[in-house]
Formats: sequence, structure tokens, C-alpha cells
Amino acid sequence: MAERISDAEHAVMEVLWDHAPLDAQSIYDRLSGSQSWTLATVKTLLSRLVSKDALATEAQGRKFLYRPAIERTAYVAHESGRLVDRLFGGKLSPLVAQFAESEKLSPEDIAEIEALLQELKK
Amino acid sequence: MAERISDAEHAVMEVLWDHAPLDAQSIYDRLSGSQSWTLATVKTLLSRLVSKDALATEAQGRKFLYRPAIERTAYVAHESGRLVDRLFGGKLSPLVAQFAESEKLSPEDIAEIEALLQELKK
DNA sequence: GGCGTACGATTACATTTGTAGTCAAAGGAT
DNA sequence: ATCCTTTGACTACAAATGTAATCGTACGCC
Repeated sequence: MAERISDAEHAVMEVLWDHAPLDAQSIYDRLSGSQSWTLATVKTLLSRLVSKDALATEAQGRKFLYRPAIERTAYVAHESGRLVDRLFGGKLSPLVAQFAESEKLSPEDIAEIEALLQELKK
Repeated sequence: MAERISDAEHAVMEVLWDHAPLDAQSIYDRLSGSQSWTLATVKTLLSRLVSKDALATEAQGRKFLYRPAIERTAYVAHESGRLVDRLFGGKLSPLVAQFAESEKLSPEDIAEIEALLQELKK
């Protein structure tokens, strides 16, 4: 488990987290907006994700339907944990501070975070 | 600029952000605690970082002193921006929510974040 | 029922990364 | 003056990654 998903592979995962199950062609179609990969490339990524047990397949006639085998939440938790550990010693507040300083915090975002924290303290 | 620093390279950068300038041997020494790399490996990483313009060197006799050529803040901002963009659509609150759910938020951390936000609203 | 075609599988290949060995030269020790 | 050591430079090589072409084959169309 947890074989490490590369950047390119991640783009494929996102499509499937949003609209699984899909066959290769449809995944390719949906990626066309953001990436200029050929169908062959997308198929390579799909195979690799299947080997990594990040995707499961289900035969539909002579094609496959692909669907995520790991939860997006788990992936996201893992990845953000990793980054926060590496860059901020595992503490979230320095990340927030960093965002604050680089002006990447919208007022709505601030409000939402505050609401979250209120909820937690309760 | 911004040649993408790998995980292993990042470990080297951290040492230098903390104690620059240092020569290769001292960097190796300081890394010995956390990594089991040989001196040769550390030297390879140093060379690569120099090519990537992430480190600058200054000759000291027949050895080099290495020091960061990019600010840790800039690096950290870039990396965390990247992750937040990829995984949370550029918004920080979902990341905080994710941390909250996985119980990775200590009370102190919460307090610090709240303080930060108070500061911002002022 | 042969034929093109659309699939997944296999193969390809350059680049990056992790991890290190070797080499030539410069200095220091004797 | 000679030899050992230390240092950066160069070379090595496997695995992962990005990106794709090709191949064998099962299907559907005529």
C-alpha cells in the first residue's frame, strides 16, 4: 500500500475521484482540458496506478472501468502531513503564518478557518 | 531559477539554512544523525544543489563553504503553495479542516493559529 | 468471415533522483 | 622530496517519472 503517486499520476487520480468509474478514453477526454497528453500516456499512467494499487479495474466488455482504490481523504491527509512534517516540524500554525505573510489568505478563508477552530474547541 | 529541489537535497538545504556556511564534511557530520548517507552521497547532493543555483559556494583554501542561495521562506512558500493548490484548490481552510479531522491539531497549535488570525483581522 | 479498429500490454527512451565509487590534484606530515 | 589524505570533479548505475510508440488481439462492421 501507499506506493507513492507521482504528480502526473495524481492528475489522473483527481479525475477519477470526481467521476469514477471511467474507461481510459473518457479519462483522456476529461484530462484534455488541463494536460496535453496523448491517449497512450494516459494509459501508461493508468497501468502504473493499477500496479501501485491506487486504482482498481472492472472489466466492461473488452475495456476496463477504472475507479480509485484509495480514498482521496487518505491521500490528501498523507500528503499534507508529509509536507507539514518536512517543512514545519509537524505543526500547522507555521504554515498558516506563512500563508498569512504571503497574502494568500482571503477573508473568506480566514472566516472559514475560524469557524473550524470554534467548532473544535466546543 | 527554481530548479526543483528533491527530498534528499532538501535535507541538505535544511542543514545549511540552519548553520551556513559549512564545508562538505561538516554538513555530512550534521546529517549523520538523521540520514545514513556516505560523504560521497552528500557531496553529490551538494553539487546538484549548486548546479540548480540553490547553493552558492565560497572557496576556503582547497575546500568550499556552502551557503543557501535561496531563502528558506521563499522555498517553503513555494512548496506549500504548490501543495495547497494541487490538493485544496488554493484554499487553506480545507487543509486545516483535514488536519482537524485527523486529530493532528494540538490545543497549542489551535491557539497559535487563532492568535495569528486575530492579528490579521486587526 | 475477413478487416479495420479500438483496447490493454509491452517496450522505449530521456531525465531526475537516490546512492555511491573512482580519480586527479592539492596540502600536510615526515 | 615523498607519501598519505582530503577534496571537489567525474563516472556509475538502478529506480522512478514523464512521455509515448508499437504490438497482439478481440470485436464489430460489411
